Amino acid sequence: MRVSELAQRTGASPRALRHYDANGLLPSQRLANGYRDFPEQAIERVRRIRLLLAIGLDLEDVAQLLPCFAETGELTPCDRAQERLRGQIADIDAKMSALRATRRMLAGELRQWAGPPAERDPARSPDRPPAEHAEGPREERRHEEL
Amino acid sequence: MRVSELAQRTGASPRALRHYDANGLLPSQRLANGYRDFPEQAIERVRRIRLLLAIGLDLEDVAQLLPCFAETGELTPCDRAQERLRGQIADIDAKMSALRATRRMLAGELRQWAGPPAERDPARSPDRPPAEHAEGPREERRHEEL
DNA sequence: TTAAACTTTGCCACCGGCGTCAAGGTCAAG
DNA sequence: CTTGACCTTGACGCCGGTGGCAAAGTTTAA
Repeated sequence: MRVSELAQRTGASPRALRHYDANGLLPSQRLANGYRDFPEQAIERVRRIRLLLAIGLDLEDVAQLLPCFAETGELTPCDRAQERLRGQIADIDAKMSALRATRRMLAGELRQWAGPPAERDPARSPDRPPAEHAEGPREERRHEEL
Repeated sequence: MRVSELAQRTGASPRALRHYDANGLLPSQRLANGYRDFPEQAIERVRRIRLLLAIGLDLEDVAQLLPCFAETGELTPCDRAQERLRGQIADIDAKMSALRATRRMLAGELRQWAGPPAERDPARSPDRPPAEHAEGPREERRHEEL
């Protein structure tokens, strides 16, 4: 299939896909006319790429990680990849706990400062976990289903 | 105290501190000669700033959030701040679950590909969670939704 | 006095993923 | 043929925190 199809089937922009390709993350053939020709495989692959990116890895990291996901019998760089992944996991865990701490502090402060019970949506109290707010006159930037 | 002292007492670079100051995050007096003069308070404040930044907020968000942390009786912009914070929390939660998924996949693949037991440190197997070196974040099983 | 160590402000560089032209090739439909 | 959708490569822009450099003033040590 060609870029735009892959694009709409994955949710990534054609630009992004070419970018992945350019960085060797996305194997593609070329048709006689020079157009990229992606295999069905690519869909799965793009999903993986985006997942890894969403985690906070950069393209280079992703490139290292991908061969660990089978389908080719690569046996090489998974070593370093694991370490990177492990590092990312640790980072995120750290962020999480920092976040929790912050949320606690904030919630505590807000309770003091609270004063009059706002006429706000009562389902959203500062000391209750996320519950996924779906609002926004803001930008359309929604994160995918991951 | 002056920048460089605050810098080495907080771990931030003088450059960064001036940046925070320039953006109104870090209140400072000026000495007769024009040098910045930070109060002891600043140390705590910088810690907070960096914590928020580490979470993934930007300076503007941090600026909104800081007055919610007491010490001044500010009563204003915590509203939007809360929303931002909530959004960040959601993002991080998403990353976390993505991370967990990835770890699972990676671990699974590696089991297949494993072959000969590498002569690596046997304490670190790819399918066991981080285990955290020092005072690491808890392995909390709480919000698994999303 | 003079050099060294600090300070100030201001501006430019960088990173990285991708948006966004721009200039041009390909191809099916009218 | 022409139009228009789709493709190609290449280049520039952006964001935002920070590094780095420059020019200039201050303070301190020798």
